[in-house]
Amino acid sequence: MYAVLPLMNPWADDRKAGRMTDVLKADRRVRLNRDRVLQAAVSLADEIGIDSLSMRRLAQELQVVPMALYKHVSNKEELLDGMVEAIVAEIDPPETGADWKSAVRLRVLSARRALQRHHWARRVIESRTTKTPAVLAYWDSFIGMFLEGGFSADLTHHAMHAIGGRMWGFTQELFDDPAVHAAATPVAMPPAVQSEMLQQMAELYPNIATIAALSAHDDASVVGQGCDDQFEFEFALDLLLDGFEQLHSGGWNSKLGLRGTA
Amino acid sequence: MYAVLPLMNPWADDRKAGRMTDVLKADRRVRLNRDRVLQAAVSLADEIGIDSLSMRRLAQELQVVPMALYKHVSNKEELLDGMVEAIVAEIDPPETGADWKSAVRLRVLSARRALQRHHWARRVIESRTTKTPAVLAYWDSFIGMFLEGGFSADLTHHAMHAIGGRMWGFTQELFDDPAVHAAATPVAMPPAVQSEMLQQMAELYPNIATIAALSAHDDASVVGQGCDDQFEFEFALDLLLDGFEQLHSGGWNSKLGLRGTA
DNA sequence: TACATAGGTGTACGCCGTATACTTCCGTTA
DNA sequence: TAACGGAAGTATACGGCGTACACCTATGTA
Repeated sequence: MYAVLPLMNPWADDRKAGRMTDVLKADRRVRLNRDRVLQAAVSLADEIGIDSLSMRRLAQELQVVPMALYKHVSNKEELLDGMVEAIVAEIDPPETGADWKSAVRLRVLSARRALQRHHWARRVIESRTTKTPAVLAYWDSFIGMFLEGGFSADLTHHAMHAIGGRMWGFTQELFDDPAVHAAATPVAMPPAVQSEMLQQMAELYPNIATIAALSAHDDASVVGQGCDDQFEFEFALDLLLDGFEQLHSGGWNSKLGLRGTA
Repeated sequence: MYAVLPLMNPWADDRKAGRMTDVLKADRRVRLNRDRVLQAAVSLADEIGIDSLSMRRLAQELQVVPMALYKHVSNKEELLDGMVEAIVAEIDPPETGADWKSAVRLRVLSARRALQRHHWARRVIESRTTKTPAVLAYWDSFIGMFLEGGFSADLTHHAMHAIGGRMWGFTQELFDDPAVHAAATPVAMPPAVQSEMLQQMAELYPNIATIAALSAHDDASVVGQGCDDQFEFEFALDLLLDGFEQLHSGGWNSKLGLRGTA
């Protein structure tokens, strides 16, 4: 079923081609590592669909016994997290020297392309609860585009939610949990550790920290309660409805493109 | 493990409480039916999460052997389809006599509420490929709100996609497949049958038919190719970006609400 | 050359969806 | 009122899944 000779050439026939030691040296299979596992998982999911991607099937693809994978990812959840990170890495970095609007536009379209290359990506992203460093870094740099364009932290915050709905799905609770990118330790942390983590987070993701500070400060309610989802949702919804209205009363049609009215 | 006496009172202790025939009559468990199964599935998913919802767990909840469920839904996929239909049924019907904008607004917010009551709903909806009648009927009546508000079929079409992104997730391919709500017959249909289905579809969902006819006619490309996803995506994206721009240059902040500028 | 340790293996367990074949229930009709 | 036929529920079994645990093997360093 699986390779008979561990760590050896999987093309078993080749074993006939020389003395054992030769074969051992020449044909030894490249060792696995986390990146090879993730990369293989991504392209296998592209091929056979995310529902058919199992640890066993992936192992087979890598010509390895299923349990071998667990030396590189601790379980399937972490595999999926890693696959998401791999996709985020495909998104282009922000255009330098462009105005905020075209910078944001280009970046969103790049993200969309990445998500379209892997049609399972959206569903997986939405199923993830832990935010990994790569995702946080992406959001941080995204926020930076607005801030550098002169947006207030306030408007940036809501714009991020509105855009986020387009890219990731329903309103995200990005800023809800301060312990956001720790490996979700089940034990409660002492306050000292917590504040140190916040400190560290602010260094790594300064723009996220800016936004988070604002919304924690803004509503005088319980600290760390996060955003008002309903507000965020209606904000984006009403932008769209107002847009429809303008187009409608301007007699817009799709041959004009969106610049047909103004 | 499962009920010892088939079709009998699951509270096994009660069996001591009388002659067998009495018990048989008095305590017989209500028979299952499709609705009871779906309803139980929805609230069980609410309780334990969609990932923990299995046919076996659901059967246990209904005090029945797992295979009993298969008399009412043909497999788990169909169960999930049914759960989606149950949620769509929770969305309020359109407000009568209101202008298009507030009608659409209220309806979207009602849909959002339904989706929020069942936090697993979005993910399940996105995983579904077959469009069920209840979903089609919902979309049809939704389209009707725009058309009755005087919108062109063209603008309605794009508005639906833009709103759809907010409600269901990434751009949907609603109009792609003419055989859309048939049980996805794997065998190719003779053209006569196909056109009859189209006819039937136009009667059941006249508004969808209106929109579909437009986009099939609009781009002179292959019939039935569906919408230009990229266009739909950029349409909604640019509406948002234009909105951000207006708010930004108007010095908007969130205490103003969206009417702070205009 | 020996050894610690990281990488890979084999086996086993308890879940999962569901095919098949069966028993039991119950409304209809004689 | 008895018998019958279809619908509802059951019993058993199979192959696939994620992964715990114990083990073996390869490899870089002392």
